[in-house]
Amino acid sequence: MAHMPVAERRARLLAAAFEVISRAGVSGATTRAIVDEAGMKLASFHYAFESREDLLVQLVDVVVHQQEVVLDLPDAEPAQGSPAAAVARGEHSALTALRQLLERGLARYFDEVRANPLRERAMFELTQYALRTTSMAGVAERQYERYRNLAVASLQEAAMRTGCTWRRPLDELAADLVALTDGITLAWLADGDDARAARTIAFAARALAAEAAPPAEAAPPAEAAPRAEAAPPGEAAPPGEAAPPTPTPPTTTEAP
Amino acid sequence: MAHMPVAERRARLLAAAFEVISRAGVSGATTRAIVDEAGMKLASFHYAFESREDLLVQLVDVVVHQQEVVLDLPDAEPAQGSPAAAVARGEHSALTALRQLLERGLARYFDEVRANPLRERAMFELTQYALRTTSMAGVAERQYERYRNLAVASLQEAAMRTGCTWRRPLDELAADLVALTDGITLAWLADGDDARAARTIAFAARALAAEAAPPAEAAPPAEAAPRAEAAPPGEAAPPGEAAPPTPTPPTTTEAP
DNA sequence: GCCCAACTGGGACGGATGACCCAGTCGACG
DNA sequence: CGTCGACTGGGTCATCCGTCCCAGTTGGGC
Repeated sequence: MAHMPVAERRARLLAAAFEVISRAGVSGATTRAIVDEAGMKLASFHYAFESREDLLVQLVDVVVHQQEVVLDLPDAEPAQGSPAAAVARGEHSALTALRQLLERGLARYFDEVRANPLRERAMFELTQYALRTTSMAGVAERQYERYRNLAVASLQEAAMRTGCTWRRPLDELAADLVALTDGITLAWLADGDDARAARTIAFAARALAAEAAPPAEAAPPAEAAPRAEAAPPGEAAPPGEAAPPTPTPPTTTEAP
Repeated sequence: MAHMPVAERRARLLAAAFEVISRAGVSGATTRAIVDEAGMKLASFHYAFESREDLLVQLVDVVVHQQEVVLDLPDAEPAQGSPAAAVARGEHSALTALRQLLERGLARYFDEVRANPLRERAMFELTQYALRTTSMAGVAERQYERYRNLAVASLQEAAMRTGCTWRRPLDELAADLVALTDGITLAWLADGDDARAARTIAFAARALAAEAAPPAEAAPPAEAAPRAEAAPPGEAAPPGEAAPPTPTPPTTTEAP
């Protein structure tokens, strides 16, 4: 193996380690397997890292910060195809637009999961490893905090694009969204049922959209919407409260 | 170690293995650690099981069938305290009662998780181990099928108790419920935030209850259920949406 | 009570693993 | 163009792993 600065060697080893973990799990990611994957010699490992656990700690850090999205909203479409445009034309309510946008975003996130299931599995496994390793205390917590932060940004943008406002604090909704994506991902990893995942995604989009309020009348799609912040839905705010999605559907009661 | 029939030895080793896995993970559950936990000698292990993997396979089977609930509904209260009774008195809509019942059930499930987090972690880890082990193909799939079956039973009972009906096939809702509990559990294992979990549980209960329909009228007491009944058409009706949570909106599910 | 099969105990083995060491080699800088 | 320090390669070590073996021991059916 040619010479190379330590930094790059470290980066290559981290990438190789993630690759091995994807394939064989954390327990299969031995020092030898990692250097083999990276095409290096064993001694290079302990030149770049103090120990195997040292690498694992840094790997979790890197990998968590590589996670880009929890909800992958499509690019804003300023043209007539956008949900906002449809709302403007009165074809949908803003809440419907929000729900559709969320569903699109979840579906796009899920497409990434489906395209690379090994990666997701490795992420879960690293989280559990972090939970069990005392020297990594707090890593899993920060990991989920980051997920929530990503979710906050996406939810905020989705609301802005459709002119809706969230009726609960954003970080609470972010936790709900993260729980949903985690659950959907986990179930799909176990059973591989695409159709079921799609249905759960639709459910998740409905559930989240139900936590939003439509634009307050004539207000242009800007800020300054009356947040129901003071009173988070304590007892009397099931979906039937403000006006959200409770209009009685066409009574097509489906038999179990 | 005294004599004992093989069956009991196997059972004790399985219990010890789960204990060790809870504490040290699957990779920490070495044959020596397991027999040590069980207070046996190493040779007894291979007398009772063909190999370590043999034990692991059987352990997943046992443990999955020990899982009793995904949603732990409180015992039915025939007296005046029950949600159904409140509905009968017209204090709540049946949907509110359903939501409360679901939230109670989720909270009770979560109490068990909180009381024994190591158990849950071990379950997740076993699932992932099964996913990666070719000789355990299908095990994870059956595991989630069982979870869904448990969820179906609970959802059915919750609807029956409150007189509501589910507007989507039960097994779809079961998948949604399982995803939610998984997500809630996973997040709590990572951050240990009880309050956040409680809020997400409330959200989950709302989301699920939104998939139900109240009893088809015939309710003797005054109406309290849906507010937007047969909406007078032609009017502004800002929140009026075509059919918000209609079962399987066919045009909104496609992927990019 | 006897006897045989079911069971136990202790040890052993080949292989893998994390960690390490030191003699060499390469390349950037002067 | 030489040199010195950063980097590499191969070998080594103690430990732990799953598995196996075989000599003993136990207990229940006759």
